[in-house]
Amino acid sequence: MAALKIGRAVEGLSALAHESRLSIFRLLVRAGTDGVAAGEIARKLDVLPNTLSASLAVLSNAGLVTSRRDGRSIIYAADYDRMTSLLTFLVEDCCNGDAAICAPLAIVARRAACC
Amino acid sequence: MAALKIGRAVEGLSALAHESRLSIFRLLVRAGTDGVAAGEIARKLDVLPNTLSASLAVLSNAGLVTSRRDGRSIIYAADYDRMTSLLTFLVEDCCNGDAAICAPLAIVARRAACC
DNA sequence: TCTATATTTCCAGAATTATAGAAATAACAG
DNA sequence: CTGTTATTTCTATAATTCTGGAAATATAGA
Repeated sequence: MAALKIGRAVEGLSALAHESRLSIFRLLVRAGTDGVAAGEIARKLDVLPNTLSASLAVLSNAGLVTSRRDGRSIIYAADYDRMTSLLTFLVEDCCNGDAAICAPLAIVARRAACC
Repeated sequence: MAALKIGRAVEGLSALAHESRLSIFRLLVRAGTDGVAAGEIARKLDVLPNTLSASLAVLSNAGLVTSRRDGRSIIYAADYDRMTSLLTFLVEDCCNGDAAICAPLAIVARRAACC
């Protein structure tokens, strides 16, 4: 898990700071490494194909999703490594040594470790 | 830690999706619950007072920071609870049961639990 | 009250981002 | 080659956000 530069972190946050793109990303996070075809995302979230394509391009440029072609479809998947880097960037060196503050953050990991 | 609605999550991500605001937030995350006076933030990050004020207003409206007056100064502090909610929102129901993917997310908590 | 410090509010021009229609490209099946 | 499905690219308008100067507000001290 590579450390992010601030510009790259901003890019990631910007990509997620949009209701439709955030929904897409969360759908992919839930879907796992197998990913989901663009068309299926469009159907599930009810977005126009060109709009979806633009959204996926933003997420992809930010490094948050990967894609591969499978026949006529293009399969998108969340990049968990990048997601972890982004979250880590936000909490890095958190709270200056006060355990009582940081402890609740463990909940994030516990929730994430759904499995 | 209350669960976030997507609109509120987008608001938080938008607030952080800006280099100067992200630097301010991370400064406050490191500083702990005591917080930092606006003037000191301006000095440390070298931003104009009016620009800083606008940035702090955005972070505050997004619920990511709190403020209190102390004499002539206004002290800002990170809202760790909200930060945790936002991180949780991103990883919720992650990866559909595949432990190998989610495990690295524990790093986030470990890094956060700096103390 | 007068002055200095700390911070915010107001404002307008500049820059960036979002949206959707239409056309283009890619892959497959007959 | 033709037609169909899947997705992207192009393009222009609309909407939002950023920036910094100037003025306003709040607090404290003499």
